Amino acid sequence: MTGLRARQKADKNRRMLEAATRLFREVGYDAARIEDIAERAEVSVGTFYNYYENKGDMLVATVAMEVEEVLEAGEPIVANPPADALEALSALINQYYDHSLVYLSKDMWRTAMAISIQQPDTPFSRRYTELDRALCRQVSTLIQRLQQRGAVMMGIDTAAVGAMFFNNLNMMFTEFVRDEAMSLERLKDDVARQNRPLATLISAPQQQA
Amino acid sequence: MTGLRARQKADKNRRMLEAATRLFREVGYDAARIEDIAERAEVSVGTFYNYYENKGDMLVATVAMEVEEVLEAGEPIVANPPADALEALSALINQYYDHSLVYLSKDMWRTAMAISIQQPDTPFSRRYTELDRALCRQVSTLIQRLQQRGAVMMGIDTAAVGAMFFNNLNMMFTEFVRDEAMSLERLKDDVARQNRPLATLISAPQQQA
DNA sequence: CTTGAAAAATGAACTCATTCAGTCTTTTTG
DNA sequence: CAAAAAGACTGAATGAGTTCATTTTTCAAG
Repeated sequence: MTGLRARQKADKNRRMLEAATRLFREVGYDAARIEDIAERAEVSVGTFYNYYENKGDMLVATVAMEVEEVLEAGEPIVANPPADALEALSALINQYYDHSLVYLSKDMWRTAMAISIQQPDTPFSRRYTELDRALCRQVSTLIQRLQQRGAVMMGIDTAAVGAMFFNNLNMMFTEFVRDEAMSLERLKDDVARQNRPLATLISAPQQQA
Repeated sequence: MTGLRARQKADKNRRMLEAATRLFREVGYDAARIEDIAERAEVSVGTFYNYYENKGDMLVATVAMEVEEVLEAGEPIVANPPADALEALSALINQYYDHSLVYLSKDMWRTAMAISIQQPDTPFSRRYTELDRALCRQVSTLIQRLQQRGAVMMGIDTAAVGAMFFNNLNMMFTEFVRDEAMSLERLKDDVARQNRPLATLISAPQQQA
């Protein structure tokens, strides 16, 4: 009972997403023209705009797919984290960072971030924001899990601490994509260093074996 | 001995900056057309582009002026902070936040942030980044000052902790300007809550009077 | 199987930001 | 002071994103 119309619509959307993702990666965001995307997807320019509010929306849509993967990849770590708080955090965060450049270039990230700030009210920007929230919750959940396991002191506000770790890692990632020359290793090291004080302070005094 | 040319140049620049700032505030960034800015400043469109690389540069220039003021306003607080760490931090941060909307609208902030992310290599974006660094240093300096005064434990990495507080306040400010409905009070409260754990943990055990 | 209405698709036209080849002004040189 | 060189200014032309009136396709009712 999926009408012809619905099927065609889904197919066109898929074609456009694929065409855009490829073009963005091949020639960069700016150089990818709507006309080209439309042509590759075998639709008209107007149709593109029936599906996406503007060019940026399309990019944010591709980024959202990526973030969803990152989120999923983090779950096993949260479910079964290393015993040490700083190690657990680093494992999760480095996982995020390693995943981030698999499908997207720094250029694409920059543009997507810029759009999500400048036009926060388009549907895809909302989705992006929602995914950020989910990542933040994932970090908080990790802290909570560590607390339950006795690796983090009781009485710590896990949501507050999680938000702080997340905002830090997010801001540092922004700095990373802003600087074309900065390496992933440098990013990880810097963040680990920044995390150490808080991670250490919230750690429960370890019991001797 | 300021040649005629140099004087005219400075005057034109001043006129353009003023025209742009006004227009941005009156009609918003997007609706302010280069043609209109040029007209108000009594220059041609081409001249505008002799002074600024693009429209965004002009906005970032106005924002930079604002941030410089914020930085200056923070100095007295760093020089003579409240005794309690969380209070001192809140004083500085709330000062930042209160100042932020005096000259600039949320819309202008959004656009400026977006530009500084997307085109990090224009001269004005560099200036913006530099100012962010200066703010981060100011927060670190505050922590250091508190440490010298015995309000913060010795052995704490003040640069790391300062960076973490700063990245958090900056990210939260981003969230704030993204959400047209969010109030300054809400922002301050949220950030204060997030800061509490770390601020408390780094505080030196207070001596009884 | 018609037919009318609703949904989608279309692409030419429009809006701006940005460019650049030509012109004008200021400064320097002789 | 004249003339040439350097520095600024100009605005019409360019090009890419976006809009929208029109056309085409799909769907459901009779």
